[in-house]
Amino acid sequence: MSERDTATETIDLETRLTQDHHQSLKLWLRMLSTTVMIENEIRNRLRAEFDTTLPRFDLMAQLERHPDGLRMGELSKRMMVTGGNITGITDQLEQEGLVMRVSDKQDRRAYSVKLTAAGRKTFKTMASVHEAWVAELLAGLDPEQKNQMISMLSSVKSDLSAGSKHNENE
Amino acid sequence: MSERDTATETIDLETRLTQDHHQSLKLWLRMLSTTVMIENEIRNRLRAEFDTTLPRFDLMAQLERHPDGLRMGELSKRMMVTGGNITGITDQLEQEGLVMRVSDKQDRRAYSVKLTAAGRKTFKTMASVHEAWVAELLAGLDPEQKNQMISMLSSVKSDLSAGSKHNENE
DNA sequence: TATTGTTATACTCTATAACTATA
DNA sequence: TATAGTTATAGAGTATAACAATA
Repeated sequence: MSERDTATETIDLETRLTQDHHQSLKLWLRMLSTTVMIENEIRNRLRAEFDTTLPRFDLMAQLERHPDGLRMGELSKRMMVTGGNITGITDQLEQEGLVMRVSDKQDRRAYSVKLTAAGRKTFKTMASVHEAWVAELLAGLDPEQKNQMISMLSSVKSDLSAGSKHNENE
Repeated sequence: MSERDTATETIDLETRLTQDHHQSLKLWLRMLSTTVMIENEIRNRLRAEFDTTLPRFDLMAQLERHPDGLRMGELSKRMMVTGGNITGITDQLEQEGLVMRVSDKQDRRAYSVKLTAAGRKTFKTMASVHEAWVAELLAGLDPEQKNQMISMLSSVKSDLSAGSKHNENE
């Protein structure tokens, strides 16, 4: 153990807590501002290039990953928004012929939402351009750094999900 | 150079680009969902504990860092929103006695917005609780990882600012 | 003329709660 | 009764553009 480590362990708990708090705050502010900047950029480009919005794009992306369709409730969970919003976005996309509601044969209250052929085609175009934008905006990191960030963000996320269970006790 | 490196260099450019695109997309989706989850949590807690909102908290945080006050235009830049919004938030906070508009002696069109004594006191309470929340939500990372993320996010951000200059050519 | 801040307005995204129709 | 989805509504949070006062 080096002298420096010994010195580090000498500082009292309160000081270490304060330092950790400051560091966490700094990280959070940087996460937030970076994400907002990228999000705004992508939002503007989606509007300008494809006349669409982030939630609409997101819903189609969910469906593309699930060719058998997703029920409204599943979309709601995955997109982290309440049901009414899913109805609204689905209505728009259905009107434009990009998605369709297919009634569930087992449960007549439920639908599966699927991409139409036109929706798949439209989404494919948008997705490849979108992916290139994201790669461009994250070009400041090399592949190794990206892997590191992906895994670090995972531990933050899993912590958050664990935390929400904790709230049930309140 | 190891065999593995040689193999890596053997794959063609297109494949490597595709891999990078996928990885970037994965990272971006994780950044976005993690940030949204934390943001929602903080938003809810600010509402529940202090009956305030994120933009209001953010404006006060900006002022706390600048005791001499900030002009409306500076707040607008720092908070990445347009001027009209700053007017609205400032109006609310001024009405509650938390901030004040001080007219600029050099330029009679302009104000400096400052925290009042009450605003400083209120903010101090909120900020320390807020900081503890953030530390709690980011507890999944150790200090070394936090430092890494902070520096990686810096390179992303500086890249983004450079990119916006590029847009002037369009 | 250009700039600082304000006003008025509208749009996107969201949550909530009451509702319908099934289960 | 409970659940799947819809409807209606309200409220953040935002941008845009026309405006007044001043530079």
